Amino acid sequence: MEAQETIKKLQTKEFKKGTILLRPGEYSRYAFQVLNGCLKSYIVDKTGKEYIMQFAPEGWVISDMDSYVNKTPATLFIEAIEDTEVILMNEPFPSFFSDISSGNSLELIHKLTNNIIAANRRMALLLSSTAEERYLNFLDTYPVLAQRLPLKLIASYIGITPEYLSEIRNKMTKKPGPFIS
Amino acid sequence: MEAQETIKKLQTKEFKKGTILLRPGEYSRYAFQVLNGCLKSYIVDKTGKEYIMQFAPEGWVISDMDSYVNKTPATLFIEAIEDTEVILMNEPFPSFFSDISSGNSLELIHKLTNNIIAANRRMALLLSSTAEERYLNFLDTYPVLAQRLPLKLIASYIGITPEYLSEIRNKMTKKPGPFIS
DNA sequence: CGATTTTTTGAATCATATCAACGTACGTGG
DNA sequence: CCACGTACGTTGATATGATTCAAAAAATCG
Repeated sequence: MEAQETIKKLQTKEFKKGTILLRPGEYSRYAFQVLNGCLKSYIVDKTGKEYIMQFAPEGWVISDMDSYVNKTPATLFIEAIEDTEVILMNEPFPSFFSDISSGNSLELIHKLTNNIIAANRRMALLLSSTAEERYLNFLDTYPVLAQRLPLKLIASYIGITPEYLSEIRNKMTKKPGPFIS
Repeated sequence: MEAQETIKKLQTKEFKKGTILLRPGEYSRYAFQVLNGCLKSYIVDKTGKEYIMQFAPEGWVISDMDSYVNKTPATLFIEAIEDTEVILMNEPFPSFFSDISSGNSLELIHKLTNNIIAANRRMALLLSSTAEERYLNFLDTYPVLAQRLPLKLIASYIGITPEYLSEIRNKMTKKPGPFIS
């Protein structure tokens, strides 16, 4: 690496499907920017059930933000659900997102704001909607992921069991929605 | 108002308990910083049920962020649950939070980051916990609000009916937790 | 004090989970 | 290319957490 250079060295890495990149209790050294493939972050409750917090397909960034930013022990798992290539981002937050000194912190602020808005939408959905509504919303919001991910993972993301999602889906094919050619 | 002055004029206002400060469909011109009293933001589903998104007692800021930042129609109600005095903040986001040019955008970034972390905690709780666990978490996280707010509002915040929260509370007094003198 | 709002209680019901069993698809190694 | 093992999806029976509705009791407020 050249001295005096301000060019960031982008460290990339490949993970096989099923690889766990972060576990609860560890100190999260990286945020992961996905180049191709897909990661998920999730928590596991005392009974062993998984709840997916986020999917990160190509272009997305995923991390245990609390652990990463505040240097606290992680509470999330992060795991590859496909063979996945990532950029490891390990500069102190928020420098890797934007160069604060150069005034494009505005861009970061914009991203963070959008993240908050999205989180609030999901919270509202979890608070006020039935399983079926959450599933329909998922299809609507992430049509590509809906194609690509196994039902099981979608169920975990919307907070229901795979069995019940299977039932919902079954019901939907019988009593179909508006037909889109 | 003096020309050339950079001093922000703080516009304050008082609202009686029960006053609605923002309704869905309106364009949110303000974020509200609470000086004393308490506000809530909430959504109402098609059946008329309320789900509280946020409480804002003294010191907190509350808004329909999406509407306020992006100039879209609001989806939230904001309402005074006590007589409440607020600062009306109506400068373009994010200027009122911090003066970007003067380098304390870092402070704003910090606040936004904390907000995201908190939102993620609540999402995890909604996804993975029972009503009782969410109630205990609320007692733990907002002990002061737990004293101050009617049960009904707490129920709405944790996403259950008041009847069921009453039942939970009742059960808890019979089978008490660890005794704190 | 009366009027309104909040909390409690109980019974019936509903949405969703659990468990177990079976069917299907899929990927890998022979 | 087949066969097998493993993961995934479906189905049905039963259980449970939480809602609904109605009504009474308790608290709060003008």
